[in-house]
Amino acid sequence: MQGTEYGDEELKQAMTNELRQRLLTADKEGRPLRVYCGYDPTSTDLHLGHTITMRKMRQFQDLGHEITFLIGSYTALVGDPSDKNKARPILTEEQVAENAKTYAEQAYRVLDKEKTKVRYNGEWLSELSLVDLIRLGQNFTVQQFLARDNFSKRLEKGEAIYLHETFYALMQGYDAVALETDVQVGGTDQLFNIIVAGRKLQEALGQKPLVGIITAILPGTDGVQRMSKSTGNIVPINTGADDMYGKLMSIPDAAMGIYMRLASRWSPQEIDVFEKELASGKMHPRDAKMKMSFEITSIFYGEADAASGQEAFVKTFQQKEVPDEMPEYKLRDGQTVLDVILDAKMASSKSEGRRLIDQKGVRLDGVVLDRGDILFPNSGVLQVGKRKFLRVV
RNA sequence: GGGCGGUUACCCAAGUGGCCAAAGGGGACUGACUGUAAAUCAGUUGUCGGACGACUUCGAAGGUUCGAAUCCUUCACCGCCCA
Repeated sequence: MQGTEYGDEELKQAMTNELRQRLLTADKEGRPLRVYCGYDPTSTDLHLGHTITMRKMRQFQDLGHEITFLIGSYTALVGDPSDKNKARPILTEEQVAENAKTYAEQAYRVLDKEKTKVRYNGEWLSELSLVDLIRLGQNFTVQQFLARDNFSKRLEKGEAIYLHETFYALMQGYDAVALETDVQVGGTDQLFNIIVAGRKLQEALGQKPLVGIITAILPGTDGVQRMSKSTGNIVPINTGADDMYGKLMSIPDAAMGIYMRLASRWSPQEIDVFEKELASGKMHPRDAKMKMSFEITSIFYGEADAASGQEAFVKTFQQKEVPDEMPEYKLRDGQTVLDVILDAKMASSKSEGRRLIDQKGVRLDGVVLDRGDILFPNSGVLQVGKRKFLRVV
């Protein structure tokens, strides 16, 4: 129950007890627990926030339980109202299929490929008839939905709540039924979908209601808002060790605690030690963050790559050296500084490039360039801002 | 179906005829400093030109006006209240 967050002590107790019970009965029946967590393929990349629940599943997996990585191919068509205070744009089937492709592969950075089942909820959701759906709906009242935080808030603010959004909970609840779920893992934003919808439908259809494992939500690199692609504060999984390490170093100091708790493999005791040493001034916040970044990066890339990511970071940002590796660019005749910056996509428009030059953000071999309209002076390392490097030859 | 209100840049949001490329906040970016890409401080944040400047933008299309984000018409979408 580490890293869980129910927001309600009684619920947590109930779930803890039920999990214990369920383990016993499964053991008697001589079968593993069926555990799943669903991910809607709304973009192509998984990020660190997704991995919180994946690592929780990995724990079950390591204990010999049966894990299903459920891709919400069908639910993604609806758009979950849970994690937004407004309705999501609806994706087309093509977009969903495209995104789903990359999901499972990325998930194996955390989950054991050999032991993980991958399912798509379109398998069963597409089979439901209208009557089936209506029958599912008979288990719920409108009041139950209106009591939900995110609906009631939108209602108060006078924002739209679409009818189809209420189907989302039903669909997810039906996933739990279709998978005969013992345990479902999800973030606090899924509390309703898991604890209310899933359990209720299972009971209505003659199954034992699942045990919900509810994890806290990881904030993004801004340290405050939930990590999500649309907020632009994500640490992607498929990004490379250098970048992951660097992105982790950019989180505010204040967010270190929750990152350690949710995304590292450290025990609560170890984290306590960190926090005490930080509070007493015994440990430097930078050093703590470096350890944290190394730890999290190595979960995905292994220690060797994490170490080289750390090295690159120290060189570039602490010692302000140029990194060893950077993209190369072949200079063509007649190109101005601005042309190169634009062509190498180091700025998105000429105006932006000019701005960067005005702000003394463009250097060639360490020397600040103050004009963009001149011919590119000589080959060398072009640096735009702090992080973008280009070897111009 | 009827009445009223809304739609502004990446997001939130101000602006109700010229001083509006459009306040403010968030985010992002740059610089300084530092203990890190943290914190803090300063700046930048439509496009194009070296700059004084030009051009496109305020849901869409038309119109009034010397001049429109602001007024009028039509259309689209949304919310609220009533049925």
